[in-house]
Amino acid sequence: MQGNEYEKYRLQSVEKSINILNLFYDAEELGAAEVAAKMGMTRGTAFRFLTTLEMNGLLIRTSKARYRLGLQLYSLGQLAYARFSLPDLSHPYLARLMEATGETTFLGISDGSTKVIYVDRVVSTSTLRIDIRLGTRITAHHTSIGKSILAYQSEKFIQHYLETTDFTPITQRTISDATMLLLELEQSRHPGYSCDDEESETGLVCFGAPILDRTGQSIAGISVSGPRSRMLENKKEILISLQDTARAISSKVI
Amino acid sequence: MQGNEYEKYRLQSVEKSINILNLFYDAEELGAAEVAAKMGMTRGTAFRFLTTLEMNGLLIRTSKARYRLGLQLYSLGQLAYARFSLPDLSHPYLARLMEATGETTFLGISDGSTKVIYVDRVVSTSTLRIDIRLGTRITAHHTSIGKSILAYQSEKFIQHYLETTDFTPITQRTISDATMLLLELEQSRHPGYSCDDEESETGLVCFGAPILDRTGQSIAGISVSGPRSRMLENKKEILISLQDTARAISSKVI
DNA sequence: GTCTACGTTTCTTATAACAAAACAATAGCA
DNA sequence: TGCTATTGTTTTGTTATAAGAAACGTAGAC
Repeated sequence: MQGNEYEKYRLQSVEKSINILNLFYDAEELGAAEVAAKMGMTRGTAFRFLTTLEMNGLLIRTSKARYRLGLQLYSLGQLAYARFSLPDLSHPYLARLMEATGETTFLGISDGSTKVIYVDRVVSTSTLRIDIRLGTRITAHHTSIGKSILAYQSEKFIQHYLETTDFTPITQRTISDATMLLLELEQSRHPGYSCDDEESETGLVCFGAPILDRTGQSIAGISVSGPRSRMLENKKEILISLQDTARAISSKVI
Repeated sequence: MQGNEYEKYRLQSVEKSINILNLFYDAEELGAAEVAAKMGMTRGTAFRFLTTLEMNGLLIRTSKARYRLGLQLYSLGQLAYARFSLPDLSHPYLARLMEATGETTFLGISDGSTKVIYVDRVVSTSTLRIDIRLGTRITAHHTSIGKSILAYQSEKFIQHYLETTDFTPITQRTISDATMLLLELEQSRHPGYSCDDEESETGLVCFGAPILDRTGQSIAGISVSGPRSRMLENKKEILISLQDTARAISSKVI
């Protein structure tokens, strides 16, 4: 069910409420007028959504009729995470990969849309090191994990991705159109790893590899991330460890 | 806005969708028929909710048309948590309190309903120690943190609590009616600490104290939890450290 | 093979949700 | 201090929509 046939099942107000929650990715606090503007609603309507979400703990109201994400979301999120076994399973591998490479290692999964969510990480012990807050969502093609996941998705999914994704570049090297991305995915499949060379942040280089289920579909990806100089210097060894680790985790996936 | 006047603002389908998510506290996986039964809907209606929630990443669909919590919730939850500054602020205090007492220490907040959410913890280094998964929600009056928070809430809130809470006992010593709870709250206010003596789990004793904002309202609570023997043996020292810590955190609250 | 339970789909209509608009409260500024 | 602009809150009528009923498809149990 991708995009089209689903339309007939969508409960619009439920979807709007989720979209309102998602507005908080870009804003710490919002009031009814702002939500109304961003959602294309009247203030009255936005007010009802906010009130309903607040009464159920998904938002909290600060002093002056402004809203923030509520801790009910934290509670549900922790539960979702605890029941998602992949991180448990792969953490020891990530830790070993960090030790082998000396660089920070990540586990990311696709949230089904066009983003990748970072769900586990083992931070490098180097003074100069990379770190990203767990739970962070990043547009897939900006990251090596995202590219590795995309590379092993169905043609249909990739098509959908190309149609719905914003290709605004965020650094000078960011992939900025569909052709470029398709080429890059092709290049990820062939050697079995993907690369983010300063495409998400200047100075940052990541190598990624997919976690595949037994059907060969990608369900997640891992990456090694570090400063450009070190990453390129040790590229060969990092790639070997990375791919070994990805295969080892994949083989454990149910 | 407590309970009554709010009725006129509730968006019913939004609220239903949240209630469906909350069903997953008690079940790891649910299908449309189960959701329909628990929610008093038809299967067709439940199916629409599930589909909508799935398409937005709040649920994921497992092989055979059954659903689990999705990692989109994890992502939002981590964001909610990261922006909630109380844990940052109080973590060093919790750590010191653990060192002083040797027992696991917790920070819990009220989610606005009748539950307490555990948002931070420093685990004891003893062999016999207590641990609870972060994000866990427990009915307030089953816990020392909950009692401490309730004790410093408005009369109206407590009344609402008594009306909406289920007093089914979970151990032999659980508070099992309103009179018992009111007495207990009175006893929490007076010495400034609350106690959970095997009321949530046999063998487990917790002492709790409230974090108060400058108006004297409770916004959270901390607790020290350990095996009954040790907790009673060191009661006096634990209570002093606990109350000092609670006051110190309270004084830092904005 | 039959039965049962569940997922999926269509159709229809009661009603929930929304826009519009008025009122209230607040903040900024003269 | 009082005026104005902005935002939050509330009400109302209309319309879009949510959801029941019911049929169909499918899968597993016996």
